[in-house]
Amino acid sequence: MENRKSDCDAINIDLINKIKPNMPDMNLLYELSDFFKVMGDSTRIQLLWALEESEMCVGDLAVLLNMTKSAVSHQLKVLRAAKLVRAKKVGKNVYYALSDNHVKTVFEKALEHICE
Amino acid sequence: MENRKSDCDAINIDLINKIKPNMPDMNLLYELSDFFKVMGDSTRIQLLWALEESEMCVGDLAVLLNMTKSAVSHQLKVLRAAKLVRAKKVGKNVYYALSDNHVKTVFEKALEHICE
DNA sequence: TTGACAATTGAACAACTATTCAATTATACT
DNA sequence: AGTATAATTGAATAGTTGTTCAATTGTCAA
Repeated sequence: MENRKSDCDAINIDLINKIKPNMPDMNLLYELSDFFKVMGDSTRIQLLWALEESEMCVGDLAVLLNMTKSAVSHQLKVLRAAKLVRAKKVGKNVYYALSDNHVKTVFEKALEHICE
Repeated sequence: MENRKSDCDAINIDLINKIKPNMPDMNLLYELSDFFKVMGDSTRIQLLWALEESEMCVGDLAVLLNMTKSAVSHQLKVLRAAKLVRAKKVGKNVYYALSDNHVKTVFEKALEHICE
């Protein structure tokens, strides 16, 4: 049997047994929470919002958000790892853009909750 | 003038000046990132997913997710502060439920990004 | 009132994260 | 080749966060 951590007995064991098989795979849960973890930082939200307006290079993003290039680059790396943005090198510059339009729709739904 | 942190000059100053006024208020950005921060934890995702199935009391959630009541209660407090769940006391038990259906739609949009 | 149970709380600890700083890579231009 | 600029990287640090543990509150039933 799996290692039991819960420190109490169930009140409604039938309900639990009914719901248990409907719980998603742990891997999916981790993917979901990792996705939200990436979105859960105001700097990265700013970057995504800015890139919704236009693709931009690292230096311009740094000026726009009043941050160092290094800090911006670190966060863009996180966004890239999450496949939220993609990079395109042009000469000395690297232009970043949103990789799909899912970010926008997630923003909209989140704002619906916040602005109710 | 505001304190300047960026360590470089703009490549495309016109673009920046065009985008700058379109950037949202910082307070909204913080609300947005705080919302995602709350969603960015696998335990809380599990709790929300479970409560989408049915309202439940703390002990049953603890059994279902194989956690201590204390850990569950701590996380429910976070979800309650974010107005994502609401609590109802019935005798010795406290029943938690989703406070609106925005969570579900946010999940769906996030899954669209993950499962592409 | 006493005992048992459900839930909450606060403190402590370990794990994680965002920014800074310094150094490095890569490209363009003379 | 040599210099300047754009971007990335790694290490260090300060701040944040999730779980555990122990103690406490609130409710029911005898």
